[in-house]
Amino acid sequence: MAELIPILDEQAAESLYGQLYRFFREEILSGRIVAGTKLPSVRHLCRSAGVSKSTVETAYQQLLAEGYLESRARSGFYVVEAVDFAGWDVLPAEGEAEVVTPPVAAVAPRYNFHGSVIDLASFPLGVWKKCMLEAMERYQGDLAFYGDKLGEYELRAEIARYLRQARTVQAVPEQVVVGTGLLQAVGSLCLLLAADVKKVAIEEPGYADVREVFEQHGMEVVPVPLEEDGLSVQLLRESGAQMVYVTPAHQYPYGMIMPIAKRMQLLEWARSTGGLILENDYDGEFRYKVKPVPSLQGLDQHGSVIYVSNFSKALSPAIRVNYMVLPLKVMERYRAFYQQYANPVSRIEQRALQLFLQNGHWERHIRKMRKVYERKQAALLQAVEEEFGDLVSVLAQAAGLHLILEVKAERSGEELAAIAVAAGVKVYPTTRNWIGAAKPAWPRLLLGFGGLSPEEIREGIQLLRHAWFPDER
Amino acid sequence: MAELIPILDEQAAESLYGQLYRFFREEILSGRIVAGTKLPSVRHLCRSAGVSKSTVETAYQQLLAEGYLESRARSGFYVVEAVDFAGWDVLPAEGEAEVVTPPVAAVAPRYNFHGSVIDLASFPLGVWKKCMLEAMERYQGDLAFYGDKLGEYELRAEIARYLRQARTVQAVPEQVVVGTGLLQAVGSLCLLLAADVKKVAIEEPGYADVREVFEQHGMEVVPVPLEEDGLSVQLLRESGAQMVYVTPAHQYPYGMIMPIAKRMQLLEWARSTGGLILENDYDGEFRYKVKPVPSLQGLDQHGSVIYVSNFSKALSPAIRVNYMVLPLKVMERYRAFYQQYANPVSRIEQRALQLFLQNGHWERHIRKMRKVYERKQAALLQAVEEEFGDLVSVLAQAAGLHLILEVKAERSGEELAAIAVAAGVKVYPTTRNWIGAAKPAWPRLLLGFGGLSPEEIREGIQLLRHAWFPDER
DNA sequence: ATGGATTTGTCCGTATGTATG
DNA sequence: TCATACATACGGACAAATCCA
Repeated sequence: MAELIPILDEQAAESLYGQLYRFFREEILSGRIVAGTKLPSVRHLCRSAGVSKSTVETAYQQLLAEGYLESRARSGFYVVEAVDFAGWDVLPAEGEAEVVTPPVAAVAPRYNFHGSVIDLASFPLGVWKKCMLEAMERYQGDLAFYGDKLGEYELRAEIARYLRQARTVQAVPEQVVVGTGLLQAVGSLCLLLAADVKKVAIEEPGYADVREVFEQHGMEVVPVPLEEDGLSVQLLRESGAQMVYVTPAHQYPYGMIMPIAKRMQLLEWARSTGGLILENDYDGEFRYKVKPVPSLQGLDQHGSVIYVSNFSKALSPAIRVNYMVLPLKVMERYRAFYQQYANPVSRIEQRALQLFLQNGHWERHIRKMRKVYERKQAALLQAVEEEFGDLVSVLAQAAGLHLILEVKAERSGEELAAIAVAAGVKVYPTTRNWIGAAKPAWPRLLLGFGGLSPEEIREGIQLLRHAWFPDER
Repeated sequence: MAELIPILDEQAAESLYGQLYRFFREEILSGRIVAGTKLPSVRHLCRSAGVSKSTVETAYQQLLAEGYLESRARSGFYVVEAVDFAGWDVLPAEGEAEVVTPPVAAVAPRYNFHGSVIDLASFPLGVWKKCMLEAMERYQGDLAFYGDKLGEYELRAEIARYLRQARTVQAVPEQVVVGTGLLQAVGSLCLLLAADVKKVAIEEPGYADVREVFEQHGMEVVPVPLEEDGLSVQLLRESGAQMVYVTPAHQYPYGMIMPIAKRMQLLEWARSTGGLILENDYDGEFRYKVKPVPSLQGLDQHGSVIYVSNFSKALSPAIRVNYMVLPLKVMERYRAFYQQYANPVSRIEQRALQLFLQNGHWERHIRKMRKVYERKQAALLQAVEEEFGDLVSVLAQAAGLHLILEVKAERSGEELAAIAVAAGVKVYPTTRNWIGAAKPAWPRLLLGFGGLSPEEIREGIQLLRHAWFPDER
């Protein structure tokens, strides 16, 4: 064996054994030391390199652990034979490369009428902090292990209680499943029901994101046109779908509330065909003027309705908690199927939410937010009326955190949105919520008002009017 | 209605009304009391059960509040008609019996050697609280809206930095995806890659939960037997799989480290077949004696390795954060495919974790935990040696939070586990991690030591020895 | 072939400067 | 601030493998 003395730098930041380890690893990987070679003995090397025995030993042990060397007891360390190392580039140097440069934020529009932004000023930060702290204190034992796969029982009990009382949902804690989002929940149902549900009906227009989830899971998606009062049950019948996705509380995007008669027809469809109804209680909490309508699930007598909802609008979209209420037959399958998955929601956050509900903050908060959003909606309605008058008509006023503006202009929704952006206002075309071509005579745009103050709303609408109808007035 | 008199135990720890509540709840959920049944009147029941009126009343009120009963004024309490309770299992579905649903406390084994429990006493609760509070303060603006779909950028940057430095992973923040768990990540990859990956190879024995996820997504799963140093690349080649799932840092469950030669063979397989490698860096942080070994992904030069790991062992399984590092070609597909999904992890918790990493707590914590678990492992090894001597041999010592005990007994792993449970000790057979029949000559059981103190470990092992080998000594 | 000298990996107690809490 | 713990480095003790007279 020729000379093979690594040059070590006592001054270097890297430890001596680290330098030694790296030297030999690179010699081996580059093929300069061929397989089968006996490395210098510990004692020999420590003398020639001028370091202690254990320094060499530590380096050799590491190479041994990683499989570069094998040790023959009291004989020596040998480079493993198993593979030809020649030609492998040396590993990238460890350590720091670049500084963290957060990606350049796109120029945020001054007035963003997004439908999912909430009113931050009303978020009960203090209370939420308290709940989090108490959760960490009271339930610190939870941190050691996975929790209930369906969600912490006490949280599910609180959700069930709330749903029974406020949303007329029939629910016991055992039916409730807690998850991280509506789309995730729909995805999990797709996988669960894939064997039985090949064809799923959705509202046309409807929630495009949900449609994509169905499609990604290989389901055939049938658009069922909306009538005045929700989707056409007649056409649903003809579709041959095994499941239908509906938003009876507040149709997305058009905002109609499904009347009781149509709800009964829908349930009758389910009963007679054995079909499943996936009820998204979208914006159910925020209903203005009109009386609450019982949830579809609450009217159901045959366990055909899967009820889904979330805390994104009423609490925060950043908190990532949704819930499902499953009928018995689906629940049994769900439990068996998702047996191996830990619940995806942080246990502490579940506990915080549980405390938030248990202490009555939730109901208080909902009541408060109803007022807040009612005022914002009023501001938006008034601004729209004042600025646009007959140039637009307004849909989806009964509930929710957005309106639909039907604009009497010879332009597409996309064009109008682009014009708006140029003026610093972001509004949202609804065309992607159609599977077929959008049919309304005039373009319709979605304007969410949750994240803007009444003043911002008024200013935004003024800008919008000047951008869209510069000549009027 | 026939006699229905619960037997109450005045001496029990549980309150009388609690026992009553639980009794009826279980009767209803199990279907032994059918929907619509009138329960015995308060007065009647309090006489027959020998308790006071208010005890019964409290129990009924609780059941009422939770939706099991409805009260008809001046008539009585009835089991609700709406939900068909028949067939609801009171106990959680098969699987983790140690997950306690509060109303029905399962008998927790005194010494639970579960592989995923962490050392709670070492959890940095104070620091974590501080991070959470600061996150809520500093990033309260995040609460108004959804975050980055891949995870908050600064968190991904911190994860990338850590992985580069400590795990020799080649990672920039743009490749990192944050999620709620390893299985969820694998599931999302299945959906994403379904078109290209029909057949996936896994280690035999391997991680059964992961196998089930693959199967649920319709992939054909090919078990590839383990050799001394990890799965057989020869047989992998012959399998025709388009993807392989491996745990090179610490094979689950047997604990071997994949040596460099086999890593290169594996990468060569990927290069020559265009296959993908899914590297789960399982327990990579907890290596005893030598430093952690570099990742497989770090050796890859062709973007064939998907790297996945999580914070469950090293921080807490209750916190639900995992991460993936995707090769660029996969990353592009991922972004396009999951475009509509909000990131499932709570933004505040992401921020807290980000601060935890940024302030160096993470590296500190890892170093600390390595010591803690090293001590526990030593205690377990010593106890096993003292109690069992040659009656067992020990595998998987190099790393991780568990050992494998090969028990020289003419019984199956399941039998041994059952005997252990009867003695108050829970250990885990490994047979379900095999697809084919388990081949080892002797039964092998998994003993996790993360959640037990050295004393508990010793006591548990003593009990185990007496239960398994009562005649020896 | 052999026995003793030497070399070798392995184990272990210790010293020291640095980082940690 | 200070005590402690830790990573790193050092060298002695031991026993097995190897070498060689």
